[in-house]
Amino acid sequence: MYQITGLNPEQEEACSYTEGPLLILAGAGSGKTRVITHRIAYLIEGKGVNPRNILAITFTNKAAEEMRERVDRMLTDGAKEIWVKTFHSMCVRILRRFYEKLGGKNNFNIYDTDDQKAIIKETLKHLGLDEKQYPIRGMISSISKAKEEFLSPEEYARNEAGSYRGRNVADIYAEYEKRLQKNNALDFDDLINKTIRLFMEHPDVLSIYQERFRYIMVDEYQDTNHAQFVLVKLLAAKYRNLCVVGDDDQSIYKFRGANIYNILNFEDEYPDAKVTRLEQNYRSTANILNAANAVIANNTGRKEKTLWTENEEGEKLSYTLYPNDREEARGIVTNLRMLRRKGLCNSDLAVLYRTNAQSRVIEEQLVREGVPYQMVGGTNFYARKEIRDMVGYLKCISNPADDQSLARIINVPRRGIGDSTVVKMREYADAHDMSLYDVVVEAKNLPDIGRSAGKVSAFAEMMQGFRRKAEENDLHGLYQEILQKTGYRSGLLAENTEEARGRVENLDELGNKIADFELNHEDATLLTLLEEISLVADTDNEDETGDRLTLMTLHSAKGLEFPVVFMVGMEERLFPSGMAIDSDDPDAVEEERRLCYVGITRAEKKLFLSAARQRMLNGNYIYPGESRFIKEIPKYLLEKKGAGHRDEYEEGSGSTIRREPVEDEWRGTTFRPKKAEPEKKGIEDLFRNGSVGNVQSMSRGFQPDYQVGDQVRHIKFGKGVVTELIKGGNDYEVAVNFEFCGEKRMFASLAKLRKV
DNA sequence: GAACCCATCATTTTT
DNA sequence: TGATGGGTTC
Repeated sequence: MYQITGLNPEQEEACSYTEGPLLILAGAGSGKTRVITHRIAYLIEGKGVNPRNILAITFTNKAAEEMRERVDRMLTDGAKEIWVKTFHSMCVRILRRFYEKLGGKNNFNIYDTDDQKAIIKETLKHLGLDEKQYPIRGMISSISKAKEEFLSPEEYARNEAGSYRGRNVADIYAEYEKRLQKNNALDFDDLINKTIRLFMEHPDVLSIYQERFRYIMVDEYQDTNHAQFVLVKLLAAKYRNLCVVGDDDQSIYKFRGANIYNILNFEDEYPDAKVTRLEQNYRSTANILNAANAVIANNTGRKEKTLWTENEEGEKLSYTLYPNDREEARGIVTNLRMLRRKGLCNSDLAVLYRTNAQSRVIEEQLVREGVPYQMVGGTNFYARKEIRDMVGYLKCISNPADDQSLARIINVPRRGIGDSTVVKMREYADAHDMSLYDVVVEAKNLPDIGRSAGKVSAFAEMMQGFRRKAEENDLHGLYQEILQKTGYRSGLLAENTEEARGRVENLDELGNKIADFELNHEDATLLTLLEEISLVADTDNEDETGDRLTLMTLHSAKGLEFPVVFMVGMEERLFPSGMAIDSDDPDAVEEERRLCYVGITRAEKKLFLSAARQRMLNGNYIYPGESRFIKEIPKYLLEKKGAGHRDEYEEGSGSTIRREPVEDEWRGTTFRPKKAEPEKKGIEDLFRNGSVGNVQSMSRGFQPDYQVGDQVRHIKFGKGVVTELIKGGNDYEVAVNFEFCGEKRMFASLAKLRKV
């Protein structure tokens, strides 16, 4: 019989209460992950539950991996049968198997935010709407909200019919949906929603999963949105062994749809729910914890919790007001040096800030002072252009209906298939209810694409070859073949610039990742590879190598802990953010406060808080004044430091904007991150290497076959009349008054006007 | 097609 | 300040 050992009574109860709904309110640093893994072990070894009847849902892949690892270590065998998944990967797995029941094809592609952007952009153009009035990001979030509430475009349109804008947004949503469907693609929200629809419309399928997942656990429950709430509810409806773990005080993702009421109202949804509070903190000193408690106590409508600890009181929190942001950054280095003399490593420390923009000043100082650091949450490897291009090929090969991906790569690297050809083919595809790919394959029979037809056919041949290769299920081989046959890699190498070499490195890195994937996954197929690429944000592997200071936003810090934490920029309108302060939603500032609570509770031994009297923000100097959160920390817990606290600086408080820059003692030596500057070719250079003669076709001169007054046709602008023709060095500048687009001026050699 | 110039705009982020 | 996108110029 499995013995639960080494847990406190509340933790033990959370582990052993296995039947029926259970809400575990797990305060920061209360040993939550430990409880979850012990609970799983207890289910299996204590209660004899079959591992395949257990489902553990997390939010991030990182959390899923960590849990999987810990469960593996704890159990002798059978752990593999447990589903430890993110919401999205779970849904993909289900949909790959059953999506056909909803009339879809199971080789659907998954669209990320960049794909969404591209679709919306085209949609706006298609509907003739202005990007300024219907900003893409806003549209994506409106659509996401609609989906979360299960509103179809038709329902959305009905709800919004009252306003002109609403009707337009509804049109955008409808068109967006149409395009996703045509491309056989699902966005992240769809993954959840379609699974729900599948369950609702096919009770037999739901029943399969209900029977399988008799014990369900959801981590970070405060981060779930409404759709995820419904999904969990469906899955748990039969056996009702649902255990959710979370902390309403750490709900910081409202802006991306998290609904704090899922956790706050859990007991209303499940009246027989047992509630366990984990309030003993094992992470932080008493002083740090008390500061956190004091701050969060200012929020209303929370689940009352008071964290306590048996840990020592520890040092007071240090709070320094610096004259400006650069001094604040220098202060970090000074403190870091002091701490290192005491024996701490760089990797024991983390600097947390509210906005990414704050990192720059800090980085500059760290580079200047030679402090090694790592930034968490950098750009996603898969977001790089060259990687997206390659993934575009893979997506097309896997799902030829994906016009979006095909359009992306059809002329990359350039192979003489211009925009107008693509437009024509897309129009033809739309008119004949075909996919772009089908049209490409049939290109030779297409009227009206003229000289491009050969190029398109050659491209089609190549793609068909890739698809045949894909059938061998040799992913790395396929990838190499794409690199080679498209000439993508060799093209970059030929550029012979630093930047291109970087891209080649990335391409090779992708090759390694694919080879790795094949080695480590028994079910390595093109579909599962693409799934991994779409669902696993590979943010510049926080490599553990080297002793480096960590820099990140407060948001990314959630779930982590460090012996020493610096919270910088404790200034009103920066933290809490101005947007939150100005918001008419009173919860906005409360969410910022939760974020502050999250930040404070990351620290184990020592917390440094700091603010700057003057800060460069968006190119202006601002004088923000001290954050309200500082004022919410009891004085006796704070040790104030720094000249900035003296009253003589008082006149600068408030949020005055001044243009006058401060004296910059380092001006001239200011560090600038190296950027691959494009080589500036001056006239001298041109002469020196004698390339003047090759300056393309222009040197040969260009002779238009039309003159002022002639009717001409432009590939994009349509018909027009030539109003002016001016001879320049080797070319003519031509002005045309177009029927639909008004007057345009352009260079004759490039305009490619045809006389009509 | 690419190098430039100008205007505009600025939380937080995972899947 | 800086990144980005659109338009202009060659």
